[in-house]
Amino acid sequence: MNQQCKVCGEPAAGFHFGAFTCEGCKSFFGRSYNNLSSISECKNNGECIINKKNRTACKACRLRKCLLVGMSKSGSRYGRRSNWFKIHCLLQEQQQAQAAASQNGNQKVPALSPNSLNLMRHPSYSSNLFSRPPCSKEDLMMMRLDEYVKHPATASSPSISSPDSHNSDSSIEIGDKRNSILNKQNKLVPNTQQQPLSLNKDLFLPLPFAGFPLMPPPGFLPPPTHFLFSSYHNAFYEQNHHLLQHQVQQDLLKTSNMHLPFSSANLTSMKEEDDENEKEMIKEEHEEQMNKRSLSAATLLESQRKQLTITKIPKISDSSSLRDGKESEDEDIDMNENDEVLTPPRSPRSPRQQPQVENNPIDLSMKSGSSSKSDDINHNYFKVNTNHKSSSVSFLMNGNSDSDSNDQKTNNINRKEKIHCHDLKDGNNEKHFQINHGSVSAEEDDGYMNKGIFDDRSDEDEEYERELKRRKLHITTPLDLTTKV
Amino acid sequence: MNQQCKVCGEPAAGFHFGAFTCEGCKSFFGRSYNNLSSISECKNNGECIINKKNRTACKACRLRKCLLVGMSKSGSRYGRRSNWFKIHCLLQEQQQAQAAASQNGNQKVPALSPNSLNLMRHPSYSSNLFSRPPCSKEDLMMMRLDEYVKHPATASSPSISSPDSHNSDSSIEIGDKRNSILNKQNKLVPNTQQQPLSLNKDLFLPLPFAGFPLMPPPGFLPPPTHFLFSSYHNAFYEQNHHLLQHQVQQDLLKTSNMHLPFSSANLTSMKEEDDENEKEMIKEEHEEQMNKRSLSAATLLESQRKQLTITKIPKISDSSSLRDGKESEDEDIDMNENDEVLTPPRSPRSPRQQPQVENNPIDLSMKSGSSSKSDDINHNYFKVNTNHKSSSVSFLMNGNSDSDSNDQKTNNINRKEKIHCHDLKDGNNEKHFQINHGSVSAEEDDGYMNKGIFDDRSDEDEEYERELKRRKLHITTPLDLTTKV
DNA sequence: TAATCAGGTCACGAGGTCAC
DNA sequence: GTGACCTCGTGACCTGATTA
Ligand SMILES: [Zn+2]
Ligand SMILES: [Zn+2]
Ligand SMILES: [Zn+2]
Ligand SMILES: [Zn+2]
Repeated sequence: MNQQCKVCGEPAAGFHFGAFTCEGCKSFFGRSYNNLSSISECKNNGECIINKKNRTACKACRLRKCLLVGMSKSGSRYGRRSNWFKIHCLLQEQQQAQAAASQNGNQKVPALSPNSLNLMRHPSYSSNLFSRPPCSKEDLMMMRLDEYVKHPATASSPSISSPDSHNSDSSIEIGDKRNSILNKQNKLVPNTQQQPLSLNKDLFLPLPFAGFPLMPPPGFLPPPTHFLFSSYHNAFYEQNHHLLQHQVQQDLLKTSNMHLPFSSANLTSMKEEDDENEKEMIKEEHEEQMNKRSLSAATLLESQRKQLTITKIPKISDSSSLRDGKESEDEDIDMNENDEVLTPPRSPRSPRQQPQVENNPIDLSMKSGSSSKSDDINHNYFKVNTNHKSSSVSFLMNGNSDSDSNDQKTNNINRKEKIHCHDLKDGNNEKHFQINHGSVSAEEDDGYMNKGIFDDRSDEDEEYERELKRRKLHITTPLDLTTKV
Repeated sequence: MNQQCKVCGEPAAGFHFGAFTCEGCKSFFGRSYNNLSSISECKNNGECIINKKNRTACKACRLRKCLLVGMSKSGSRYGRRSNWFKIHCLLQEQQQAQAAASQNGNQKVPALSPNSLNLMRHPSYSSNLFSRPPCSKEDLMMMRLDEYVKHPATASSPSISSPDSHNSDSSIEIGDKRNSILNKQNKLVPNTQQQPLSLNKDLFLPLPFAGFPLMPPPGFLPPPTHFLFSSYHNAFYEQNHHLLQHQVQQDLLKTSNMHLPFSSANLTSMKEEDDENEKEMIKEEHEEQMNKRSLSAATLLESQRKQLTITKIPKISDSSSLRDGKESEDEDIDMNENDEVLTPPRSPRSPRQQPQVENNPIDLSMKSGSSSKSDDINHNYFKVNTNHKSSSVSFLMNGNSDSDSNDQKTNNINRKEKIHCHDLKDGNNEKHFQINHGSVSAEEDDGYMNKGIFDDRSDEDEEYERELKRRKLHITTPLDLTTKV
């Protein structure tokens, strides 16, 4: 994995306290979280843009950035990461690379097939990001974030990190004021609100998990087997929330297997739709956060624990239903129904044509199976470390590479095998990932559900928020990265 | 470490603001950086040569020298230095010592074997020096430096300090233009472009990290185990980028052990090839930086964790192949294949003929293993602090000693062990460094990437440059030492 | 067994101090 | 103003705990 620190942009040492961070930011957060008194107020009106070079200049802004990207003491996770998580990261990297490549105006960015993105959108993410009630530290942060959102300049919020992200991500954390500034200063930061999604949209997702508020870190992703891949991708999060949730829910109900429909065609269409609603989403995000609940997450979790998987994703014809009814969204998720029960509340984008989920599992153990149909055929290669019957993906966190090639990443894997993950095009004859062991899925399910993400907020968390406020560390952290993956 | 102050030549107290400096120059820079008004204009046309005796005579020239050697408030680095950095320093010292010894016309200078240098060249370094866009303070400085170059009188500028001071290194930092100038003025500075590498090349590396622009500080190196050593060397950075990366990648793929091929013969050949492309490289370095990734680092990390080590470094016969194909290199890495899979994206040089990786690891934990073949056999001793399974190198910055004996240095290390790092000469029977734990490699990978070195220029930096200009402190600082190692 | 991370350790260096 | 010395925040590295 070539993840970068979400706080300062330096190569990440791992996933710490809920976000990919470098050793420095990890230690800083660990030290500072419980010692706010040591953090002096920002001398720059709290608008410092954190990067690797200046990260030590303003502790207040550094800590704010940490919180903004979702770091939390309560979100830590131990132990080896699941293959899904790793795969997700790989895919994410691919996506980013391709997005960067496609920035030139090329529509072919299929590293992550559009279909998969559409189908895979993870409900828990969107719900966590937007549905959590504003009662804890994160909520407070969120509220502040909303303020930023209200300003057009906000477009460059962290969630929309620039492709170069090394530089831009640091800037992302700031509110609209800062964002506007950043935009001016940093050309790399795309203006989310004003640019059409399409390829440009990809630019928003260059950094894995960058732009947190909008795109939670992979660690929180759910992982119903097949889902994991696509769900972890930024594209999914940002644009396919509704789809993902909807899909996932239905799948869970059916307890059927899912495919990764990697067709770029669908993706493209989805993006366009998203573009239309881009601004609207931004406006609504705050409200969404307030209202979103983890009900869907809990439901998903349960189904996952039952070894489920993802089945088809029904098409959602009524966009209005998805976006409307903020109030109802919080509680109205009905897991029992296949339909739009899982639709994320207030999702700005309405899913339109849902690809049909198929029963072609993705075989991580190198098995090839039939795939689903897709418009485009793009082959994505993943290297998977296969040990005996179980396949594992080696997850290396070596900050060095900004590598564009996925291949390089795969090299890190032991006993790697090449897996073909391509857009679903050839119907049933294509290769695909397939997960054969249930143990992983079981584990993943827990992560997937992440229901506890926000439910577990402790009094300490809330108190911590208050303390942060007292210390003028107005941080808006949308996500609670506490969840394990 | 027997580093000397890059500004005045006095024994260095440490790495301050991006350069090895004494306490005095550190404090001076710290005081002066934010108080330019206190610095009066040079009365000697800005041509003062700074040394430990006259460093207080002209503040303007002292500050210029500071900037010239890469000092920057934004380039400061915190925290402990990585083992790789330390090792690099040790190797560098050896190399210098040997180079000095070999100056007598003896081809045997194997402190740092030529091969290792060729193979290890670090991409990030060169790219940093030359590829950075002229938009920041450093850029301005660079431009000014050029002006100096055009004037013969300028030769005596600090950057081109006299032979007695270790100043020569400071001069190195500049781009090709500057280098050419330096070459003319300073006999110690070899002309990379025009001279064959061979022994002369060694002269370029006399001071550790000296001549930054050309040879970035070790801190910035990546550190896949095996690589680390060689990669930190100046020679490597300057001329073996392509080789290093390519080599490393392959090694990782094979998960085989690596050697440090310290053969001067190979180095020589490599240098010649490099010379041909020197200018081109410089031009391309910028692009390289942008594209280089840690894929190889990740791979290395993994291999390291598996106890890997350095194998041999194959010779590269085709220089053209190494430098050509920038574009293709970026994306065409195939991890599945042992060949050029690991080639760093956009690496200016395309690896073509991959040397065969060998199983002679370098044992940092004092293990001795077989080494690769090399022409010369020189034993370099490093003391490594070994805790349990992990090994650490103690990095002592005691400006006092010019001690020639490595033993003194090693004494400072806790639980230190002596490691033999000698030129790869005896084939498989030589001693070598070997890294057994993966933790280190992971950390190092981050340092390796360090792509952000120049990316983070802040507005303040640029403003500072302007102020410097206003005050006629025409300093050209090519490197941004902010990066960590 | 291997991978991964929270925490702890302590090498380092930016800043500050103060005798010169 | 200088620079030896000190303080303490930083972050590279290690270790044990946790999960795959
Ligand atoms: Zn960081
Ligand atoms: Zn600040
Ligand atoms: Zn000095
Ligand atoms: Zn002067």
